[in-house]
Amino acid sequence: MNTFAEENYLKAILSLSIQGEELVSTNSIATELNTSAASVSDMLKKLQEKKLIIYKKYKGVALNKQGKSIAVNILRKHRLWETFLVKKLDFNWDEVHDVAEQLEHIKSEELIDKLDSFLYYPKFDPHGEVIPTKEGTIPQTDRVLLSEIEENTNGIVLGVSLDETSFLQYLNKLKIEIGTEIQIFDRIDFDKSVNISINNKKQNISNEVAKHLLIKNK
Amino acid sequence: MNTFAEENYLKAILSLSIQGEELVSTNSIATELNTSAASVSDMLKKLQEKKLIIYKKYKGVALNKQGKSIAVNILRKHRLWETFLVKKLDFNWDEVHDVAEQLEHIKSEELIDKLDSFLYYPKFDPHGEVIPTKEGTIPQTDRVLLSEIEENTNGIVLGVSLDETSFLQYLNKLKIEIGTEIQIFDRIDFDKSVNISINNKKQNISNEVAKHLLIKNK
DNA sequence: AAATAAATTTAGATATATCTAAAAATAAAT
DNA sequence: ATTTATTTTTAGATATATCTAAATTTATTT
Repeated sequence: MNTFAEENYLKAILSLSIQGEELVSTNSIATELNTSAASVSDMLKKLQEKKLIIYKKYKGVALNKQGKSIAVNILRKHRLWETFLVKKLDFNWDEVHDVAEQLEHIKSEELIDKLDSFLYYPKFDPHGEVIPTKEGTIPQTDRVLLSEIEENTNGIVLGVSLDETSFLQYLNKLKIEIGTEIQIFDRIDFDKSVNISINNKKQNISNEVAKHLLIKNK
Repeated sequence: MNTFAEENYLKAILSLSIQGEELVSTNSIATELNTSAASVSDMLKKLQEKKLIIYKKYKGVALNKQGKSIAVNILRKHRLWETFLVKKLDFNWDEVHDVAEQLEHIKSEELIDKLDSFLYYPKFDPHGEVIPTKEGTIPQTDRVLLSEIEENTNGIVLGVSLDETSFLQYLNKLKIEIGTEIQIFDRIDFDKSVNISINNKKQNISNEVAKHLLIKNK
């Protein structure tokens, strides 16, 4: 059985891997978890002893099979709990992250099975993110980040890849939610911001925001 | 904010107080929490520094106002979660304790408010135990323990005061559940066991079991 | 290629929560 | 009222998870 701290490290490594780092650096984990690089080094040593990661000093870290399985399972629990909080308890999608961060560490496979069933086996969480299966796979979807989308196309917002209150509240302000149709015009070279329109209203979206918007090309 | 361990100590002290110890002893806490008396002494010192208990060395401990408020709130959360697990997720009443022990430590007042509403503000948990109010009071009910009930009377099982799998499974075997009507005949002096009948079937109930059965006198 | 900068690890501390063994205080028995 | 037994506390260790500061390794510049 793993501690909360260990689980959070595994989850952070998974998250950074998905975001593109094949070899995850100590510093990026420290940033992700709001802790010091020294603490990360300490923990990586421990996770290696527990045979959950592949870690080469000064080089970086990756999850091994068992570590990935644990991390994906926590992600599954996190997203199922978020779904529960929004669908059943009437939380807003921008309020659920912190509570789900706690709930994801509850240990009971039966609990998650029953929760999954209670929610009618949802495939996506309230942010549009795919929910990993019980078997530990993350179903792939054909989404593109707004920051990387082709210019002069249309699309639908399928989800967000960041679960931070300030970000989600900003989206509310922009009137961007899951299912919103958008037209993409062009990308500015200088700051990589994107010009789009929502309901015929033109807007400029910063790269920082565009990086976390998942779009389905129409 | 308190740690899980601190919360568990406060809960244990509350539980033992309710069971009748006005001054709770170090040893009884150790037994309740399956730990050593030394650990309990250590923790009591800490809880006193945090001003959550009234502790006199070698004499015993009691909750002060703030400590009681925290402990009652954990009890409320525990019982609400158990209700959720049984009513919504189809757990059996003898399966929910361990998961609720984890869930009770989740920190979010809003979560509990919404859970309470989602469950239609239940007054009793699946074991028949009263759920403390949001304001921190434990509503009193006119129940008597089977171990202390008057002889030659009738009663209804209102609940149990112990949430242990082996105990609840034994009750299932005895066909005792909440709402079961029983006739009480007499109590044996020697072992304090009680002779009762359920559906006209005579049975002898040990004091150990009778101590945890809450009965409403008819 | 040497010097500088950045990233990472180690060393040494601190805080929490636990333990065993020994000491001290209280309760029970003779 | 002593002695004995029980309960409780303290002392000293261990394990987890964190930190700051110093040392080391790797990357980047000049």
